[in-house]
Amino acid sequence: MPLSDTHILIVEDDEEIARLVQNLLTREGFRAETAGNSEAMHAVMARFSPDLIILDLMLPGVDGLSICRDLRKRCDLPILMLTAKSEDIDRVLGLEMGADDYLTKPFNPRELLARVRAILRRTRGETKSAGNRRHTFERFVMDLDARTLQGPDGEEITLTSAEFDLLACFIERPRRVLSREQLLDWTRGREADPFDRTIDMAISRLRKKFDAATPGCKLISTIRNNGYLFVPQVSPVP
Amino acid sequence: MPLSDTHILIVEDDEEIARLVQNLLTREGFRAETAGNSEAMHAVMARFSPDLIILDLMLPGVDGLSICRDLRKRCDLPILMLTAKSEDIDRVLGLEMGADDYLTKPFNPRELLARVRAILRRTRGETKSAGNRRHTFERFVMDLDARTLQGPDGEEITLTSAEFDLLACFIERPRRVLSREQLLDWTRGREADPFDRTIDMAISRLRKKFDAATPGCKLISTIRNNGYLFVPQVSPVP
DNA sequence: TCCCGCTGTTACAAACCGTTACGTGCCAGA
DNA sequence: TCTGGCACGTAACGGTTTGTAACAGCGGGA
Repeated sequence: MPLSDTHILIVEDDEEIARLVQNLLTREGFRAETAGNSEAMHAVMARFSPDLIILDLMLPGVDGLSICRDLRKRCDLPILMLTAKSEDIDRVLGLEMGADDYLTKPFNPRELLARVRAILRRTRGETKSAGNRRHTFERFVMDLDARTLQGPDGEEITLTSAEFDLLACFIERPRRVLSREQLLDWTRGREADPFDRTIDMAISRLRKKFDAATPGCKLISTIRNNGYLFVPQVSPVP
Repeated sequence: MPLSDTHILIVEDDEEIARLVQNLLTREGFRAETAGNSEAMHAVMARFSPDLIILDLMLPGVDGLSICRDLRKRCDLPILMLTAKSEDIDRVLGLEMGADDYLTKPFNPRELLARVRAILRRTRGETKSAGNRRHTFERFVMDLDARTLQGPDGEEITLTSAEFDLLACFIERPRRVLSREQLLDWTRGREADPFDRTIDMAISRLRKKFDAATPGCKLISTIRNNGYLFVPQVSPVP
């Protein structure tokens, strides 16, 4: 992929810094755009589809950490965090929010470039995966396009759309602990109230159907205080 | 791969720093050795086969940059460079000698650990991808991704998530004394109050389940005033 | 309009796990 | 040797989290 096709999105409220970084990257042959806050970021992402996001920790409104966690949940775009003070690194590290790298301001422009290149070098090749939309686990077959699920004996298992969406979340991210907030966001696109039991109910209903198909087989396990985990190994079906 | 099987070689002529980094890494469960110069490094590498090298830029004799270029040519061991002054970063970057990351002294211990983990995560990721970290001890099989434990007779042992997390700490660092503080930090991510008995209870409950599976077999021993030790040998399962 | 299946809410039961309390064993100092 | 204190094991208790039955509202199709 030519450099000029590499899109970098800079999320930074200080216009001067944003401009500086944009120029720097542009001069080096990248395509760079800027956004001053979370909303602008989402707007730009919709049309720009960045390959890398450079994200300031301190932002007005939704702060960088939340954005980072959020992005990390919903896609695996590489993220380079910027922090104003080196003490903040502790916060960033402590929270394990999943940035690929970080840099403290003021930074050396060469260093920024080097880190950007390093991240891109690493992540190239990982994010290719053509969309095979059929998957199998424990002798089940799930077709994400046809939205069907086949049981181990080839029988059709009818899932309601809420159930299907939930299962799809797991299938696309097997063997990862997914929080209720993530699942609610991905399946309904909304925030969780403090006492929201929506996901719990959906899980319960899904489990019941699985148990009817393969009694005693625990496919979804509960991770207390954290969420749920889809246990089986999932592999694509050609 | 258990943490304790991750070998890290520290190439650093300042013995104090070398020792400090070695302790830091060892405390976290890595195996670390040190070498003061290029020759020592090659000698250690022959028997230690490191998974990561932490390399000081300024060394007596053959300097770090040459070593780095040299290593990079002949193998692709990940390298974390240490530099004494931040101006040296320019040299490191300018020469594009291919370190995976770098850090300036004096560094924050947490930052060093974070960078080490990040590098390992990246370089593992290439070989891992199967999402299949399984270990065996005393005819038990523990699957860290599926979060399951199989007893010696192949029976499923259901662990609560607190129990599982605790056992996972031991599995990743077998045959090492782990303090209550470490265990609490790793499993709950919090500090211990002076009279915190949380870990003791978790250990007690875990022991009870082990004893139900293999009566009389002491897998976790108490090290008075220090913590707990997981006795069995742990080996990875293909 | 009615019917019916889907989905969120509520309520209660069960599981989990941190805290407290008490018993036991070990060690140091008398 | 005896004794007091400390570390540890664990039973019991209760707050919190999770599972799920029951119900209600909603919306689509007949």
